[in-house]
Amino acid sequence: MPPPTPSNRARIESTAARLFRRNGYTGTGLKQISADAGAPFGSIYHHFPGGKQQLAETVIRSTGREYLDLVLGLLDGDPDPAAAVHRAFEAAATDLAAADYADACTIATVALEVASTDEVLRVATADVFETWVQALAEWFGTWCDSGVARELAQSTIMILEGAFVLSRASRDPEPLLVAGRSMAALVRAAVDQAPPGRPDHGHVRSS
Amino acid sequence: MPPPTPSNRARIESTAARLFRRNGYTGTGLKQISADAGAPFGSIYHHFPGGKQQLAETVIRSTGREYLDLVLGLLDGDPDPAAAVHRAFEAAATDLAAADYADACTIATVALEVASTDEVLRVATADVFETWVQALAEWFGTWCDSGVARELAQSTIMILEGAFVLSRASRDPEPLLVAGRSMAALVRAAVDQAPPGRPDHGHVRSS
DNA sequence: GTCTATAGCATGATAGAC
DNA sequence: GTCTATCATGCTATAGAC
Repeated sequence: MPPPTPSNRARIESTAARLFRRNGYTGTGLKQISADAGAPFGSIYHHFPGGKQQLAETVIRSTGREYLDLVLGLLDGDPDPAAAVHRAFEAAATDLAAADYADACTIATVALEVASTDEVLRVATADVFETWVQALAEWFGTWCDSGVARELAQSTIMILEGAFVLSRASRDPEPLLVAGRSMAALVRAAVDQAPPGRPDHGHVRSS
Repeated sequence: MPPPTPSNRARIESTAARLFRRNGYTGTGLKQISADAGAPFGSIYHHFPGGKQQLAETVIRSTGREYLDLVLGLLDGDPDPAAAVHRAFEAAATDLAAADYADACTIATVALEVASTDEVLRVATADVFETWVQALAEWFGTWCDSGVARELAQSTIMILEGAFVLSRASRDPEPLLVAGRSMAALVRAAVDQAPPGRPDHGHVRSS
């Protein structure tokens, strides 16, 4: 049972996540994190002896789990996968606009910054994306072949991340809504080709 | 006719573009740019009195034009738009792997970093994306209705940018190849529904 | 253990020598 | 006009007071 007042460490993590998401990894200073979190500077190095890198890795992995739960919660319980995906993108558009286009995806922002400069953090972002792909592929697997499901999962994440980039840049929810329509169309086409449920493995051919 | 040896200014711009692309905007220092370009530090402020921001804006807009020409060159001359899109994604996958997953898209990397912190650069990235969307929409317009064409253009750019994120993070060309297959499927479906050429405006219904 | 003060270094920007 | 030396400020990280 977590204490009613968030711990110092928890505040540092959530503050770091928010600042990384908005200003990037290199664009966020540890001083700013401790100030915004209302925690002394030394607390960061007490809880994260590995410094900025260890804090960022922790944030990437925990944020990855939180986002996954959030998305699966949005998708779950809908009998129509295309409609569920469409709804999820609409929710993302509403949330991003409500956050004044500041809070999109921590992982993607950091991923592009560190892919060529920090191997530890690059691997952390790759692990998070792979977790998302596997979870989403399992979800899509209810309606289609596992190979098709994995590609749908990858495409969903890719077009979502790309839509975040365009929506944040233009301060307009339209790209996210367009992405939702396109992705729903892709899902519907894939599900229509590969009938559900039947434990019929092997190649599927529409003849 | 440009001189055989690139000018100081040109080298600064191309070096900045490369470093922004690999290390991000905040992750790149002006000192590093001048050193890598083999130009004196003062040259940056001589050619770009507005400092780092003006240099970045110049790089964003010129890089935007270069990428557009590159993509249109890849797409042009193919009678089948889905096949052309598929080929373009394959080329992107090959190029990214050849560049050791360092050189993807300057615009997207900078866009996520500055969207909430630098209004001038945010607008520059938004302008570039809108230019791309319009040019691609015109290209798709050869085969389908202009509204459908614009959404295809947006989706192409979004899934490409998202694929860059996943491919760079995982150091694997697969996401780009998956994105190419998904996008080709979307294009084929859209083109099949809305027959080409005929100047028949208004709603299209497949009956 | 919690926190403050500071070291050592890099940054963006500028002033002024040549 | 071209370039160098330097400024003030920010960073990450650490040492050590309490």
